[in-house]
Amino acid sequence: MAKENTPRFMILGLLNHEDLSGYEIKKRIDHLISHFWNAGYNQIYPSLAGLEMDGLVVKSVEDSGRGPQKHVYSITDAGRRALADWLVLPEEKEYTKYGILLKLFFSGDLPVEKTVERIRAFRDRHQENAARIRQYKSSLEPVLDQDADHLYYFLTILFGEHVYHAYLAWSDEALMLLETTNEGQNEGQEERKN
Amino acid sequence: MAKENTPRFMILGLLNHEDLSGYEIKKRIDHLISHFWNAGYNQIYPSLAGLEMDGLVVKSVEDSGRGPQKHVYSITDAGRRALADWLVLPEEKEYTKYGILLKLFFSGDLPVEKTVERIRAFRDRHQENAARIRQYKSSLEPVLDQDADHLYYFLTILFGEHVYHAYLAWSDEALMLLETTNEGQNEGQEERKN
DNA sequence: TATAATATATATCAACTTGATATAGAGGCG
DNA sequence: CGCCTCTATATCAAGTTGATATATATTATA
Repeated sequence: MAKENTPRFMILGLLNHEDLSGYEIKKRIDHLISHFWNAGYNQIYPSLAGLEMDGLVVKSVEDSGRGPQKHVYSITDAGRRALADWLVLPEEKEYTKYGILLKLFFSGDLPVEKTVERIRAFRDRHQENAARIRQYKSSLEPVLDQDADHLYYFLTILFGEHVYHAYLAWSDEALMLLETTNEGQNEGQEERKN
Repeated sequence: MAKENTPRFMILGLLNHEDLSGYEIKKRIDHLISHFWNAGYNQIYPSLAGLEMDGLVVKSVEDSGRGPQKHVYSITDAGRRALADWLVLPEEKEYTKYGILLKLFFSGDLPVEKTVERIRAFRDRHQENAARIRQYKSSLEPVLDQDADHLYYFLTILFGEHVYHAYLAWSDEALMLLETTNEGQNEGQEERKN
């Protein structure tokens, strides 16, 4: 991860499509990209300054009406070349961290109910995510052939759909396994799916 | 993430099972935990020092035969309480970053073949991961009822299985979609699944 | 037998990421 | 008029990543 400068290329990718301010870049990232790669102001503003220094973007100051002056950035030809070079690099990695699995791994001494609760909360959270992504998908599907870019956006949504479904399938399987174990140990308990 | 001190609890969780040195902790993490939460020496050694200062672990020095002296750490009663408190905390989050999706998102102007290549490499990599986890699973399945802890370890493996399968299913669907698009644009090209 | 590679073992580094907060003006609401 | 929200730039401490430094002992290669 070190010295890869991913936020820089994320910004170049967005600016390749339209001119934006740091604040607007943050909003684009939150809405479109944060599901698979996030960035905060602390990365955006220094990255913009660095990109400007290297001549990959240029800044123009606008009066925004509200709040402080708006610094709008545009990509340069050098910026487009840098983006193109980065896009064909083969190496890319996944970084995944699952707090629930970490706790589960050490939960051997805990009452089973605690783990059941935890997995249910996980499932509920991702059921919402799955519903949200279903909406994205169905709103994008009709306009898929209108713009070549739509297909690539669609692929990232499709990825989310598969992954959230995997989370849900795992949750159900795990709950089933735990309930079986639980029944074997204390039979009088009435623990049902809600 | 800030001030959560996850590495500390990871270490307590491992020490709750057996006494270990920093080096051995690293190996346990790499083999058992790194699939869903990683930690390096830079986190392990300072964490151990902090845990010792807080009285959650105690150190005893052993002669290792090879290399420098071995500092073996044992969990204390206070450490066990701290671990138990952490284990019942409800909040846990997922942190996922997918470099492939980030590049895909901006790949609208790229030749389709580049994206196809990228997804194939992704699929190949995770086909290996899926195979590896299948081995873990089949070696653990027969001894599931020998130890209560085995079930929890099994659940983390099951999670990996679901997620890798989702990656593979997405890869295949994405490749199909891209090949359909590609054929529509330049028909003479013979690009087949390998 | 020299030497190179590997394994044990502790420790630290620069660069990057996270989550939160500081600062400040404009518009809406009661 | 005060409070909240939105726009907008900017910075912070704490945590994480990936690599490397240091030192010793065993095993493989020449």
